[in-house]
Amino acid sequence: MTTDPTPEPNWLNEREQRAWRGWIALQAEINRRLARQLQRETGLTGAEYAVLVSLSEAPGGRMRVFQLREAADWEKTRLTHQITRMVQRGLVAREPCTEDPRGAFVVLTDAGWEAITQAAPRHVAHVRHWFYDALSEEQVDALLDLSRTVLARLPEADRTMGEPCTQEVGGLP
Amino acid sequence: MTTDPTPEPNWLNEREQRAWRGWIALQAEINRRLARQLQRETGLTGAEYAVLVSLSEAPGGRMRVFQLREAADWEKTRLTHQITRMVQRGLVAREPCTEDPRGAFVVLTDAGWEAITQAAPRHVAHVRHWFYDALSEEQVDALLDLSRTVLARLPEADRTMGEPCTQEVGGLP
DNA sequence: GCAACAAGGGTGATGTGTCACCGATTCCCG
DNA sequence: CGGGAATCGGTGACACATCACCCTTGTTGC
Repeated sequence: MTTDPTPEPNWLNEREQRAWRGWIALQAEINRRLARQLQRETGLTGAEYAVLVSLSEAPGGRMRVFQLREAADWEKTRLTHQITRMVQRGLVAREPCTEDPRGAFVVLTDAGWEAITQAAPRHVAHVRHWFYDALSEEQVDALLDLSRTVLARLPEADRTMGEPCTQEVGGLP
Repeated sequence: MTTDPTPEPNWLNEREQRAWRGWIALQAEINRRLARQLQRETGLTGAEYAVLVSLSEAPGGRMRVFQLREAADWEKTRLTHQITRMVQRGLVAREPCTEDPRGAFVVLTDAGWEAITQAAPRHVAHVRHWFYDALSEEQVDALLDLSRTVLARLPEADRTMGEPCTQEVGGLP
């Protein structure tokens, strides 16, 4: 089955296991709470909020679709679908791009501005309340450091993997 | 509009802002990669993997639904739907509970065992590769500390909020 | 005894995210 | 010039998550 000399999985040790599961649990819990609060208090979903934030930071509340895509680091299709739904809800509008016929703009509507200006302070308050109020300055620094470290190393990780990983572990159909 | 003396939002400062967005980006990136890798190499989704892990840690690969619910900290409905899909895919089976007529068991099938034993080592390898290989021991400790701190403080945060928050920020319909 | 309620589990509708794929335009290069 | 590739955006199908709601079985209060 395996041609590799070390078929035994390189499991996480106790501490790594706990840290990993803790992180998973933390994400789930915080994201769930924030999403629910947002939905209940402002009627916005997390995805809508993210798009509105990016748009509201652009001049005129107006961006090309691909700019929005880069700003939020979303996949193309996801953003397209999201915009479609938000157009239906009246939060944003699509506008054709005269310079590039294949391009398109997304613009905040009045309702969109209203929604984001109402939602943002509440959302930030909850982030504080559930997250930052529990953390010391050192912990916040550690978090920032940690996020940057992992994100910065991803490109290198992609290079060192590429093919070898698929070989190393063996083949499923 | 606001009856509160401090209507101006208590924004995050520069450092908090960066830490928060870094954390969001980190989650998105790592989760996306792991989900994609899992899907491509083993055909499993992240949700399926989580359920299979919990079940595989139970004696006989067999749990009551509510136990699974507590183990994974999922909502009832979510788990029900997930089990339904996994039954259709043949990864688990439902079994009636003789002791409690309203209860039900979920059991790993052979295909379920096969899937999780194939998937787990690969998944762990990727967690190492993308996440732990980038981090020092101190950073892992900081992560564990941080997760525990925030999670432990949530109950208290719920108490200190309750009503006041809705009043403090004002009302949207 | 029986009405009210909690616990265990499930259903249908709707919004969300990903994959595979399509269509149009622009760029590049021979 | 002409054709292939990349860019920009979109569609349809399917898996996922949440909400509101339902049924059944115990339990508790009167």
